[in-house]
Parts: sequence; structure tokens; C-alpha cells
Amino acid sequence: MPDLTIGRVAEAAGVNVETIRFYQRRKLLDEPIKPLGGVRRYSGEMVSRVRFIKRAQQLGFTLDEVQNLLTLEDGQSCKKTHDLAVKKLAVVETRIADLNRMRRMLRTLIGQCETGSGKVACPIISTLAGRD
Amino acid sequence: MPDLTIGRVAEAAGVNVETIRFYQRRKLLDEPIKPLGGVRRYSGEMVSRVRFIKRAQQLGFTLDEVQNLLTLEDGQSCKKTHDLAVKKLAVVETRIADLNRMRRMLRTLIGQCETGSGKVACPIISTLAGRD
DNA sequence: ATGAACTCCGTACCGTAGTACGATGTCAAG
DNA sequence: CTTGACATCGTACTACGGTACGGAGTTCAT
Repeated sequence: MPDLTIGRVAEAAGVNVETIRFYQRRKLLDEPIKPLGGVRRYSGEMVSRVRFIKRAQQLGFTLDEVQNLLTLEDGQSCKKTHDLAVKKLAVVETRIADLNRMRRMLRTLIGQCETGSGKVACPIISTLAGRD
Repeated sequence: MPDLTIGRVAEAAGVNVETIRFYQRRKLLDEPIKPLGGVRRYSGEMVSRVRFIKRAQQLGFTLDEVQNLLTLEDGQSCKKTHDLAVKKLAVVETRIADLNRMRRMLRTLIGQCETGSGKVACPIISTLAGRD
């Protein structure tokens, strides 16, 4: 069953071979035993694990957090998983709030630029310079 | 008029001395001439420039972009500044959209966890594992 | 005039998530 | 049995925005 080479795993999971090796160094994936003077072989399980990592990243989890999630992979400690997700949601919402502030400000400034109310200087620059 | 030491500038602008030096290396700020065997002196202008950089960062501009903005600091080339702001707004909106996707997903998963519909395995883990 | 506090400068390091590279070894097909 | 593709491994580099450090010189108040 462990029939894949690292290249096949990477390809199947849609990542770079170096990424697999990087995850191994980070202890996110383990390295199969290497038959002395040979080449490591991987099972399809490894592909699933890489995909797991990638999906978790898409939800905003860092690799450190993914490492944590992987230890919960049996699906038993639902509460711990739930709590991690709640914390992550809070972080995501903070980031959204920050970005919304940036968006509001940028829109205001762009609007001022476009309605150019006879002012000599650029309103964006003026604002950044603290003049106004 | 150039009466401040680097430490005073940093303090007045609310940044670390090392940050000023870092900006100088990055050519965001220029270094006053150093009187041979002496200490550089800065004018209040320098404090304003550091604040300019910090405000631009709060709007989402990278230091490379700030460098660009600083060359437009006379407030003349309003169009170039405007265009930079429009591009940045687009980037910010993309990030918001990404984060909104994460938020939706996290909320859904957390909700599934909480209504725990008799399932054995954790719905979050199941989703990450691609089972479901 | 002495000691604390500050400056100067180069270089190294932090976190985050990888990518790149080069030497050497192994495997499979022809 | 050779050639080409791939694996292994260690190390270095990327982007981004700084922070930290150590040794030497300078400035200022007492």
C-alpha cells in the first residue's frame, strides 16, 4: 500500500516536493522509514494529510495551529477543535475590521481626489502628511 | 533648526530608533550629514516624515509603495497618488473577500459543532479531512 | 573629569511559509 | 549497462517589516 514516491504525493496533493519536505521538518508529516540505500515510499494517506493541511490553511490556520489540529484528527476531541475555530474566527473578524477601516479611508480619500474641490495639493498626500 | 538626535525623532514619532535606521537603509528617510566625529542632527521635518510613513502603512501601503508616495510628497502628481490608492483599494477588497469566505466557513463549522447532530466525529475535522 | 546615557555601525536574528540549489544516490526503461 | 528522471539531504535564499546586539565613540550633567 505504501507505493507512492514523494513526487507522486506532491503532485496528487497539488504542492511542491519541497513543501512536503518542509512539512516533514516541521513535524506536520512524518517520514516513512527509508530502506537503507533506497527511496521512501508513501501511502495515499499522506496525500490526504497534505490536503488536510491545505484546507486548514484556507480557513486561516497557521502551520503551528494545523499541527495542533492534526493531533485532533481522530475527530474525538471536538471541543478542542471547536475552541480553536472560535479563536480563529475572532482573529479573522479583527482582520476584517482592520481592512474595513482601510477601505473606508481609501474610498474617502479617492473620492476627495476625484471631486478635486479646487484644492492645490493632493488630498491623499495632505492627509498622510498630517496637514488637514 | 536641525536640533534633534535620532532618539528624539524616534520618540516623537512613536517608533524605535532601530526603525529609523532601518528606514534610512531602505532609503525612505535620508541621513543628515554627520559632522566628522560627531552625531547626526535631525529637524522636525524628519518626525513628520516618519509619521507619514506610519499613516501610509495604516492604509495598507507596503514600504516599497510608501517610498513611491514619498516622491509624490509635494502633492503635485495627484493622479499618480490617486492611482496608487485605487490599486491599494482593490487589494484591500480582495483581502476582505478572502477573509469573509473564511469567516462564513468558520461560522458554519462552529455552528455544526454546536448543534452536534448526533454525529460521532467532529464536523470541523471531517471537513478538513475531506470526508463529507 | 567621570559616568550614564546616548549614537553609530555592521551584522545577525525574529516569524511565516515556503522555494531554490547542488551534490550525490537510486531506480527503471531501453 | 547506461542514460535520464527522480529522490535525498543540507543549506541558503525569498518576501516583509522590523528587532537585537556588541563594541566603539560622543555628549551632557554633575
